[in-house]
Amino acid sequence: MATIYEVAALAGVSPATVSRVFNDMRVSEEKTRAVRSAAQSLNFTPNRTARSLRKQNSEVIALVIPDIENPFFTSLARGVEDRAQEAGFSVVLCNTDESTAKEAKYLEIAVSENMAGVIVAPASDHSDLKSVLSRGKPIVSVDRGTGYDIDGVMVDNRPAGRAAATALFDSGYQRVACITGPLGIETADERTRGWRQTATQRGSYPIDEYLRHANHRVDGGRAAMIELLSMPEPPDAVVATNNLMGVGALQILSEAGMAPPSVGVAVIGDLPFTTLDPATITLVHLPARNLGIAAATMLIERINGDTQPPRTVVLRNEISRANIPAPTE
Amino acid sequence: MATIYEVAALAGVSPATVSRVFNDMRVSEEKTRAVRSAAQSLNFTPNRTARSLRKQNSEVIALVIPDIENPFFTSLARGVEDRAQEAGFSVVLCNTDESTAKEAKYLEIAVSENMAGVIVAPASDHSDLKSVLSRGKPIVSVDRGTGYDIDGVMVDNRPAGRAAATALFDSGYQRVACITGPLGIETADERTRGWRQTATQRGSYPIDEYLRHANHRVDGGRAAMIELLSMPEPPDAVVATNNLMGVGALQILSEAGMAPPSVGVAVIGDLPFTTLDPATITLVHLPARNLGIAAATMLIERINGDTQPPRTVVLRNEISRANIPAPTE
DNA sequence: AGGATTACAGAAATCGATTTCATGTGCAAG
DNA sequence: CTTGCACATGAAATCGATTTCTGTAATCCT
Repeated sequence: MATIYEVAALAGVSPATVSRVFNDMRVSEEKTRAVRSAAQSLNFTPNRTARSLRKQNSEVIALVIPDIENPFFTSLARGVEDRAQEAGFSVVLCNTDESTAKEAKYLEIAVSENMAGVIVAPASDHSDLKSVLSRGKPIVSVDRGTGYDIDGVMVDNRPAGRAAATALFDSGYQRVACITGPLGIETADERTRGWRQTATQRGSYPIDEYLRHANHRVDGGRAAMIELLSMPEPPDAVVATNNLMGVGALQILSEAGMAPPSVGVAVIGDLPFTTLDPATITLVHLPARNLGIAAATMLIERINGDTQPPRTVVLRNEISRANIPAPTE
Repeated sequence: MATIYEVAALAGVSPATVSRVFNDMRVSEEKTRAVRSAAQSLNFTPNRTARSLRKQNSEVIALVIPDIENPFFTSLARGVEDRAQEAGFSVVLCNTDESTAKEAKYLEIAVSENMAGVIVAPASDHSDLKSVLSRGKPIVSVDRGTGYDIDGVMVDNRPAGRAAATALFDSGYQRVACITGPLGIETADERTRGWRQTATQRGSYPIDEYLRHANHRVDGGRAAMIELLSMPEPPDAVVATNNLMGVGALQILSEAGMAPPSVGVAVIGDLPFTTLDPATITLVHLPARNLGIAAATMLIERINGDTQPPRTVVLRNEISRANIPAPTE
């Protein structure tokens, strides 16, 4: 592992000059050539740790997400990456598994590794961002809010919940249940609120008995759907507040021979890896990739010195309605 | 951002002593307390960049994968993470988007950031690992081979291809096509070879006309399936050599009203987010998570100083056959 | 009791880059 | 012909930790 000193020695110049060559500062034609060829022959690349220690920053941004196995977050990650690449940054992805402890650890690493900035999809609404904020590191939250006054990129969750429920009622379903995520996760809470608003207006059934909390994964959706089906008066339609729980619910319904439209299903989020007929199911699409792009854009502006007050960007989502009506009873 | 010097000053000791406290070396009870309380009140955490520069390593391992949007790789990533966590390492994930250029860049970063080691699922069979190897950094390849003599964890690809094709012939299908990945990707090539072996034995049709190369993603599977269906004599069954292309093929078949079993489908890989009836489709399960666990285990052994000659571990995969026979013509 | 060992702690060197400061050279302005 | 300034360059300081080296005091052994 060649160092700058060895390159300097071989090229017959001082280390400072080598550094200057690699940082595009003024160095004579002649020495530049000498340095480059020396570096070439020693296979030298600057040690980023040393550089980062001295410059107090790096060209890496951390993306902290709660569930790497969820296509929503991987798609978001792609957005972040694409934008970051353009601007010359690399992205490292940290998976917190919905644990605020792991999250705190990764944030801690991000600052103490002098990363340029952090994009976080918080594990909960009481995530601890102090370690990052107290160092003044640029940070942007995506998807979920934080309780701190920082930049954020969100989707309009409550309207999404309303839209999902409304579509089902419009199709003629009567008892629209809801499978939502754990309490304390803003996106889930807001979408649920949207569902409840609509259900209260349009339904005449004990609404909150048809609400189930699950774990935001496929197995959670399955368990919740099973519970709902075992009710004395089961729902005839269901809203799933995220993609994976939607998959779980659909799996149970398919296995029970009750696939849509015999039971109505609306999912908030996309189902990129299913083979379902889009006409049988209502999807409230979430612009995951754009979320990533927007977050990365804001973060990079901050890294480049933007100091305007924190902003929150809210992205719209788009619904694709099932166009098959509920079976009439 | 408090430094070790400020802590030392506040605690009335030397920086060396502070360092010793934080590295569990012998320090008197009394000074230990002083240091800890000083650190507490200054909100001190050691700067990892400085530490890593001095110690010439870090507790971070890099996981370099070609497609973060593919559930196979995210599942693999989970395996790596779980194992790494246990051993006190953090994992950063780098997405190469199947590009050897991006891959080389991330590998470069990994070494020059003094990471503890690298797990790589190579973007191609001519990936350039020299930057890592020349520094003697521990490295393990997963899923795909590299052409270098290093540790690796693979699945038995050719048998997987054979099993998939065999299952379809056994179900009574006659013309079993194959949708495979780009040339130069070992897993794809080997699985294709397995399919070809079986097809040559059991089929009587111009086999290689029923082979399609696609891009390992859903759209690739779709395009290839469309091509196959437009042949003068379309196949009555198809093997997809990875999960996403399988999804694409299934989507096209569903849209065309030819979903299994009317056309037989075998997929090498898992389909965690589908709602398909497992009885209608043959799956050759790949132990993605175990691949990750095995790779991380080997890497950590190397990091801890294991110097035995490079090993290759081959994991078995398990088939779940469709139990619905082909429609008789 | 005296030499050997051990435990503890500080001073200073070190990791590999960047950056400040100082120096020497050449050229233009006065 | 000076004075002054821009420019290229090297020496040395710096980033924040770890680690070696050294010294002192306490403990152990015969």
